Amino acid sequence: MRIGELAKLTDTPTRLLRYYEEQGLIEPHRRENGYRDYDDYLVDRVIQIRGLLDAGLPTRIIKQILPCLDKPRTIHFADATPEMLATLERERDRMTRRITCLSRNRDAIDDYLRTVRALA
Amino acid sequence: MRIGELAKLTDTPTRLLRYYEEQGLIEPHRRENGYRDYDDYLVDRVIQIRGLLDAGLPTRIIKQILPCLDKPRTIHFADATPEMLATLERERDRMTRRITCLSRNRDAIDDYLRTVRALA
DNA sequence: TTGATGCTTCACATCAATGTGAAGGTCAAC
DNA sequence: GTTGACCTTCACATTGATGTGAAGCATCAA
Repeated sequence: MRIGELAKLTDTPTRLLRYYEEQGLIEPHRRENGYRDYDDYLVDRVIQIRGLLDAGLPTRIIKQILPCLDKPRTIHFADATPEMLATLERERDRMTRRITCLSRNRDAIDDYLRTVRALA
Repeated sequence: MRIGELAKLTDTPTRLLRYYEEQGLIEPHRRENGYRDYDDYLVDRVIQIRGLLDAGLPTRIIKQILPCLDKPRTIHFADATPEMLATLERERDRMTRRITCLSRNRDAIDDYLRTVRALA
């Protein structure tokens, strides 16, 4: 599909789709006229990217973790340098801390809402 | 305590502590000489703020949710306008989505690390 | 064939969160 | 009484994720 359709399906400005490409997060093919051509699987990938960005991860880190989230893992063993593994471990732990922080605060907001609603 | 001590305890540059104040997230008292004076409870609060920032929440939103996370809730019922409640609900749901996204990807990274390690 | 729409690249603008440094006031200790 | 550590405000710079617009080519429908 072309960039416009992907933009609609993922609710993402074309500007950002080009930006993600520039950051090395996605690699669309090119048609003869230069137009970008996106595979279907990129719909999910873009949604995933935006979720991670929204959760505070920078594109630099997202780029590193994306390859190991693909289904056929074997291809990516070449990337499994010790430094890469250390980075992944660090990011995994950081994500865990984020989850903990978000959960705690989310629950507190939820409690507050419940309390207020109970008095209404 | 003064800003330097708070900076040490929270591992946060003084520049940022002043920035959080400017954004209305914390309100230290002032001494006669103009120095900022922070209550002890602000240590936890700053850590909490930084956790939320790291998880992708902007200061604008953090400012809105902080009041309802305090223990003595009753004080803040005045803030409980319908718009405020709607905002809180929206943010709570957004946080839930973030948690889901982070968990899924964290688990995928973890699986990857396990797989790689199992072959070592 | 013309006009609308969509694509391309390039480039400047914005916003939030930070970094950094200047110029100066406070205060404790030596 | 001066040095050094800490504080103040002001202000400009940077970075990452975006918004926005210009100038030009491609595609397609009327």
